[in-house]
Order: sequence, then structure tokens, then C-alpha cells
Amino acid sequence: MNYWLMKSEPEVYGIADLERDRTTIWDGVRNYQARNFLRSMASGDRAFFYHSNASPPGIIGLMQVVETDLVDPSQFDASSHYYDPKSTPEKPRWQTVEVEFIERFPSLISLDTLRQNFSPDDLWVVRQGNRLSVMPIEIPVAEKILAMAR
DNA sequence: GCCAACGTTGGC
DNA sequence: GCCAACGTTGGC
Repeated sequence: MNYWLMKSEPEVYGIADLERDRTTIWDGVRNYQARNFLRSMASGDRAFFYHSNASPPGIIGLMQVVETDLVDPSQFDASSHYYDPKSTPEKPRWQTVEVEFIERFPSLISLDTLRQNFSPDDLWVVRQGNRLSVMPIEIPVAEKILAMAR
């Protein structure tokens, strides 16, 4: 089992939305490096839910990957913010996964706290200028985050 | 709202 | 294939 970190803006889709929906298709990723990480996910992998563009930003919960290699439906929807006119159903560009809510942490682990506990090499989200919205997390780092969450 | 970081696009 | 222009992300 691998661990990941996935970002979403709480104003767009936050942990409260996932807790209500229980599962969701993680659509809208339009960065190739992030997409490649989505493609390499396996059922049963776990992902930290990171609230970006929040005050403060940080890790707020945990979810589980339940379906992999899904074609992101929003790429074909002309009315969607995530519409990609260069993508076709025959040759879709963007794949994603379905995730399931596991837990919301009792309190958010802020980006500031993450910076105090991890180096940029161990946890990419604390790298300056980092814009990647899906990233892998090494197991020892994930376990430390889980310990901090409780 | 600002703006640094940085990925993408397109002319050449 | 280079790289300037442009658009987006995301912390602050």
C-alpha cells in the first residue's frame, strides 16, 4: 500500500463534502506529473486530504483509493471548468481515481506545522513554490503524519 | 488582492 | 528545440 497527498480547495471541494458524499471521483487534475501519479495509484492506497488556498492550508484528513484508471468525465464537458477540447473519448488525456472518506482529523495539521516537522525532500508539499496537486508520500513520513494527527 | 513560482503554448 | 509570453497555483 502506498500513501499520497492530494490537494483541493475547501471552497471548491473540501473534507466536509467528501464526508457527506463518502466517495468522489477526483476530477479536474490537469497537470501531467500529477496525472501520472493518479495513474500509478492502486486500490487500497491511502491519501491525505490537503486543503489548499485555505487559512491556514494543511492536511485535514485521510481517504482511501477505491477505483483506479477512471477516465475523468469533466474533460469532455464543454460547460465544465475542466473541459479539455484537445481530449477525445477515443484518446482521453486525463485519468483519475475514485476515493472514499476514511476520517477527518480532530484538527488540521497546518502547512506551518508540516514545515517544522519535515524537510522539503521528505514532504514535497513544504517545498517553496510547489504547485503539484498529487504527490507520493513515503511510508515513514505518512506514519509520522498519522501520529501527529492524533 | 498581490505576486513568486513555474507549467504550457506557440512563433520562430 | 529554444524561449518569451502567458496563464495558473497557492501562500500570504
